[in-house]
Amino acid sequence: MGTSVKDVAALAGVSASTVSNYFNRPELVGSANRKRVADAIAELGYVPNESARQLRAGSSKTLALILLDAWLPFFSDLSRGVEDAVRDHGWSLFFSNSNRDPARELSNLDMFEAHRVQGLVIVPQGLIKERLEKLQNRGIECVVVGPTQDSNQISAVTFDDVGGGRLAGEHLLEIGRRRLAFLGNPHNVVQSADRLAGMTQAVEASGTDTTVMTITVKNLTVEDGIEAAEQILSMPEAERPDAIFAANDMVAVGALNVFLRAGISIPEDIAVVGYDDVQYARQAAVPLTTVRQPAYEMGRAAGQQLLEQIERPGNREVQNRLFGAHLVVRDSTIGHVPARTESDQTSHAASRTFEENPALPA
Amino acid sequence: MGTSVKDVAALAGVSASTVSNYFNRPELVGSANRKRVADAIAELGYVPNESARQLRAGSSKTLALILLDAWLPFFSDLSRGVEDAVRDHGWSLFFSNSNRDPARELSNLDMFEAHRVQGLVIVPQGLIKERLEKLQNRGIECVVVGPTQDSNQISAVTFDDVGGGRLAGEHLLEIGRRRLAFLGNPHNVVQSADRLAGMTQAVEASGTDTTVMTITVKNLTVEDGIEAAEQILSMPEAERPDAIFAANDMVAVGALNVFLRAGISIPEDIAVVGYDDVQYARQAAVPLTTVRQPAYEMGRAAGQQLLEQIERPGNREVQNRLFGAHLVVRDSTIGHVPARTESDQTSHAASRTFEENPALPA
DNA sequence: TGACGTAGTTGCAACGTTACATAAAGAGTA
DNA sequence: TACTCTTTATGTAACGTTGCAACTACGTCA
Repeated sequence: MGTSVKDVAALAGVSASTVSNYFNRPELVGSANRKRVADAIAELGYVPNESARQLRAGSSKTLALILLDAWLPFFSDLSRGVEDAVRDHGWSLFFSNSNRDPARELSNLDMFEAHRVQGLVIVPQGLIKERLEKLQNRGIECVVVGPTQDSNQISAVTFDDVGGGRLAGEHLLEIGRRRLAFLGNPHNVVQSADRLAGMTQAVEASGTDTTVMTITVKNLTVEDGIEAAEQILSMPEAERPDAIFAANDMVAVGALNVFLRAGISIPEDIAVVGYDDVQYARQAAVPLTTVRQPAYEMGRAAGQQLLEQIERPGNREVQNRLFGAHLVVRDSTIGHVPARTESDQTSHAASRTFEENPALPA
Repeated sequence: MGTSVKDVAALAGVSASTVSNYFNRPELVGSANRKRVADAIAELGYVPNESARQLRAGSSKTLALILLDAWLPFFSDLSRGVEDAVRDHGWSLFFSNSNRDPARELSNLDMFEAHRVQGLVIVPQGLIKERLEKLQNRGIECVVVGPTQDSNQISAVTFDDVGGGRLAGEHLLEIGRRRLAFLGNPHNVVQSADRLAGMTQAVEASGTDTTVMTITVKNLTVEDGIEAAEQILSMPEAERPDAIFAANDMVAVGALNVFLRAGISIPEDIAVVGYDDVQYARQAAVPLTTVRQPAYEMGRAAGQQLLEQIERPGNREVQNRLFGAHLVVRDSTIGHVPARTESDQTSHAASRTFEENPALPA
């Protein structure tokens, strides 16, 4: 059954300590024994028991990532970022998703605490500030991606959602739209509320006579976008919005497809703006204007922040890394892209880019 | 730092054994002590050290899932199926993805072996038959999803890809198409080869004068579908196919969007058939006819199979569960759905369903 | 020659948990 | 009273690993 260090030692004709040294301080092992141990390991197919090592060492190079909805493209990109950031430094990463279920989120936290991971990145669902602070006090470092949970003890990677909403609003106003609709769940999700607030700010600042209606969707899936679009189509034509701003690209794509099938011209009749700039935005039937949220980079930043915290214990310096919003203009708001601007590309300022022929791969 | 069973025991005024019994054989603990222990646990926020338990017990209720491409919708559905199957029985599940990189696949296997998981479900990339058989001999049960790796030692959950390809081919022939194109990577991936083989069989059986061309795509992403479609558009009009069969829905959706933007009518000019029937197929700009592969159910089946193997050790009965193909007809091949048929719904026969107004949510 | 240094090797204890054997305290019975 | 039986509690050893102190062997140098 379990081949252990002793079996390897016996076969190689050395002591268990030497086998351990072979792994942990190879410079202490003479070349003859080094070879013998290597051969024995290969012959037995020995793989060290991580539990025992962890028990002895008190810790292991293991981190965890808890996502809201692993199957949304945004989170896939995010997780790749985290993974890449920590893999380079030799850490193992365990995934899990809370499936937007607060109970599951807590049980995943328990599981990872039982496994004594050294740190975790979490995209939180519930209000778990206390739980996370307790974890940190027990030596499990945490980094939150998303709203900061009002803790001054936990590092976070956040995005300027108000700025993103404002960019979207300004853009729609600029192309002459005056009946705006927001598709999201601003009552339950802080991010949605911020995006809506940003758009509303833009409207107020414009001094124009512009209305903003809100259509509540549940989960930010394509399905929800379809439902919302049908709700819009069922309105008398005079009351329909001339532009929608969706809380993410999935909702936007769903709505877009319904509009197209109903014979509505995009963007002439209804302009559509999404959020996130996931792959599907660029690849939609009408390429989507959207607020770019750099999921991969945010994941990388979270992973790096986590490693920094782990590697300097005692240093309780809380970082709060803010990513800036950036608008990517495509055909769903400006049918024929008019001109190109060299825009501000720094990630900390709200900015804008035009993409021509965006359906083509780069 | 680490609160242990001893701290709890000290606070509760009992021995460490009693605390252990509290968790593992509560019927042995008297009600007075039971309460005292419970209080102490709550006060200290004690969470048992899984590594130590695992070291002592020799195993833990932990399983692993290794995916090819966690961010493809098909795999998301699959993983939810596995997760649901094992969660009900109290098992923890660790995810990881190999990102279609054979080296990463192997390193993930090492990691899970080091953590002494009791079993794993894997969607394999490389030819890792030997590695998996070795794992089984060391007591880590394996279930493969996908081609059986020609092992008579490892259980598998497979799908009738030849049958799926045949269904697609028959359907396209039936609606009068005679210039078929297959979009996939049949040279590298067994599944793609089988799907193409199935379509070719259908063509040969039909006795019609029908051509089948193959356009090779790399990774089965939307991006690859876009590239392939552009390749088709660059062909002289007379040489273009009048139908395409894509190796998965992502490729089909990418191609579909390019065609639409180029002013090509779907399905009049080019009929499109996808594979998998993921969410996006139904939600595409033109809802997609596709071969349904029940990802969620296949994941569940794999999870259940794994649990069965673990729970009856010694029983080396290898199961090979085959899922049957099923065609879902939507607008991308028949613009106006003509009729409804009550078709064979069993999962083990190739069959067909018509969906009317498929863009609407159920 | 003896003291010292260095490279290589090893025995031992400990990490936190749990299964098992054993003990203690009543409770019931003859 | 002496015994058995039951219920509840505890001491001990072991799981596989590794850091440390201790030890050996072999040079080197005064």
